Amino acid sequence: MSSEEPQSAPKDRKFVEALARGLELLRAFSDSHSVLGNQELSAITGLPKATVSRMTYTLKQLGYLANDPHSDKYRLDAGVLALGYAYVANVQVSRLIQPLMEDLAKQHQVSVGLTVRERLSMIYVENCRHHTVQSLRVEVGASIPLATSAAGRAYLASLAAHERAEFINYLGERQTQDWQQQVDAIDEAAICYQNHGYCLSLGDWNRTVNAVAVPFQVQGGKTMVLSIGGPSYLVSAQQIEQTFAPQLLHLVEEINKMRL
Amino acid sequence: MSSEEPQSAPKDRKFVEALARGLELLRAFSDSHSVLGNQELSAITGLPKATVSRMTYTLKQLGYLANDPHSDKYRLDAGVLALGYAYVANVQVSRLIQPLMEDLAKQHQVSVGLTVRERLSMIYVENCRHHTVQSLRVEVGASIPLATSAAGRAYLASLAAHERAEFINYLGERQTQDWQQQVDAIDEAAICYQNHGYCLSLGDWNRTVNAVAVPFQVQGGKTMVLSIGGPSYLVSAQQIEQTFAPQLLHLVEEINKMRL
DNA sequence: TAACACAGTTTCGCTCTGCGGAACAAGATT
DNA sequence: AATCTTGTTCCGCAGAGCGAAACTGTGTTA
Repeated sequence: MSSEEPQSAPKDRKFVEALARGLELLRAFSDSHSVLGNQELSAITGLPKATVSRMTYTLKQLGYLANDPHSDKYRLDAGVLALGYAYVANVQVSRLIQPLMEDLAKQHQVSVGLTVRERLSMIYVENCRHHTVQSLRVEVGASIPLATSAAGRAYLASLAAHERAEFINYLGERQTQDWQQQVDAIDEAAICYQNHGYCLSLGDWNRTVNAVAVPFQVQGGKTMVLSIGGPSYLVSAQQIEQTFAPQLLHLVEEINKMRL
Repeated sequence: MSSEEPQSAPKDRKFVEALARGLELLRAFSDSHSVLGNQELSAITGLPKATVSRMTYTLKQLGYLANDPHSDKYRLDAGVLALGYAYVANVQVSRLIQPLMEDLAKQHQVSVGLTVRERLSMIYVENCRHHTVQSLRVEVGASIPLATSAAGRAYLASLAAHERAEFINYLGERQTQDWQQQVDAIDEAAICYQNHGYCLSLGDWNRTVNAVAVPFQVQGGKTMVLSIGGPSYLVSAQQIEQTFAPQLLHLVEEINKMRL
């Protein structure tokens, strides 16, 4: 797994620990943790409060953190946007297939998403949705879980069995309720992928969302995932398999022809 | 200016230099510099190549950089997206006014943008545009210049005169052709803002784009800017002032009523 | 084929940076 | 007034991060 921690002994002299710590501190913020104080940041990151104080001071100076006007805590600042944009602006496949994704989203009341793996999640690089689809308001940058989402299962299914086992092992360390059921679903998805070329998530990630996903590779071996999802009251499981799965497979075929 | 460099003498012991250096290295990447090697990164950041090598090694380990499959260089990885998303997801005013922005964009063939200052640019936090407007394909995270864009001029106009002078000074250090003309335009925009409450950019940022912008403050004193722009062959200067400026002022009035 | 150029990595001695426990400060609470 | 909580600063220390130099690998040139 490419984002693995450096070796713990001996110390990796090429690894810049202070940089890693500062970035981890930024990652403590999320859509559900918008405002954090030094105590909270210390608890989340495990860093001593003096270290946290120096990190927050530095990040504030650089425009990545700002003081929250309502409290003595911090929130992210706009500097982080510049980083994300430079990434999105250069995802070639995204730019090329977005019109096709838009078309699919407009024809049906669905969302069409393009994701890549980031740590133990799938992160949205592009998302096109029908204007009526509001329950799936996920935006570029949002993450969904590897184990329960169609996209995550598709990613895992694309791996060699031993690599998939390694991920399942990591994910299992963060054991949630019904973990074994999730493992079973991941295994089923891998079989479905082998037989049909796609993976499903029917009310697993979000109780009211059905989705199908197909992984594909761009040049250099990077795996991306295309998915279609919609609210289950509009998009039945049967429709997912009979209408959207073939369209997704066709779209991936088009992408593969582009030789990206 | 909140993103100013720390004092050069004596050294600021609270400032974490290694973190700052690593983040600056990430900022070397942009929509026009998608792939960079160590030599290029060394040139852009001014860091010795051994330092660059350690930074790129660390950022790669953490999922913020990846090797480009076509060369021995680097490109940004998806980890940077997670940072930007956590910011966008928590901009309260953005969420509240996006429907109003969408309405405005749909009624006319324009883009309606929400920006904040980030370093010496205005960065898009939200952008809604009519589906026909393709010449202004700027996305969340994209930056536009302070001196020539309506949004930048609106930001500068909202400052006290001495603060504006400080920015002009900084900008002037990066002297471009016709800098004095740009300063004159900034001054004119400040006067326009004083008299009318809005600023203009008519073919200044982009030769074929006319725009109007209005600054406003959210709680805590943060200045944001709303703007409307469109291709000059569709949106005349007269229309900008007679149709869109009043609508923008009205929209800002609505925002001010929300007390954000 | 050997020499050279270039880009990237690694070494290594050094310095000063980043560290974290402790002390301090400020505000809130009891 | 005493105590608690959160955040900042101090300060002595150790080793992290530094950058010049050496090394490595690849491509180019004579």
